Amino acid sequence: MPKPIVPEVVGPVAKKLAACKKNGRCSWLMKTETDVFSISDLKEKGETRWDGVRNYQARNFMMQDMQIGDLVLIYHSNAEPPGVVGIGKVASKATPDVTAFDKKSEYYDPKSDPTKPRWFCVSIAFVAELKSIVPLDVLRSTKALADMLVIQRGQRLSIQPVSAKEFQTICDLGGGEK
DNA sequence: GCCAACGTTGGC
DNA sequence: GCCAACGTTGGC
Repeated sequence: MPKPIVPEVVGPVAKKLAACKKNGRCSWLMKTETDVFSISDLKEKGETRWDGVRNYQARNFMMQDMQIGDLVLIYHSNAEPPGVVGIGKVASKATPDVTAFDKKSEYYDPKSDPTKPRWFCVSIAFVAELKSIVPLDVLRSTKALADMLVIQRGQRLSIQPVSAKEFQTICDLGGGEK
């Protein structure tokens, strides 16, 4: 038997991406730790480069799949409670993550050569805070969100594709924009 | 602070 | 190319 041709879409994350891209573009969920960079920080700054991502799957989303204008759920991880707190949008295409070249940065990566950068990041602009946080346990208990990656056990990916429907459901659960 | 789950590294 | 060891994420 000849080996079957390996399908393009493999694994739960790739499947999710394909499902979310059905209508051309995705929405996204991006995790951030409150004590490192919170929704308040994003609101204050207006826009920020989403640097420090050191995972290929997450990087590839930024490099290959994000389009300017895509909406982003901002998720506080390592928070009490963890959950979605606001909305952002993709404000630039991916460019090299210069923190990887900076020896003083906690994101320094000697393997990223400035002439051939390994890590890239997009800019994210603030859109709104939600009236109330949509905590992880609510995400888990909401039927319409059963296919979200973030509620899956052991899922640590810091950037995840989200469908337009899921995005809307979460905005509604959060009471809309503050 | 614990620890399950995962991604990465490096020896072979 | 396998896989054990290690480091990290992130909920609890």
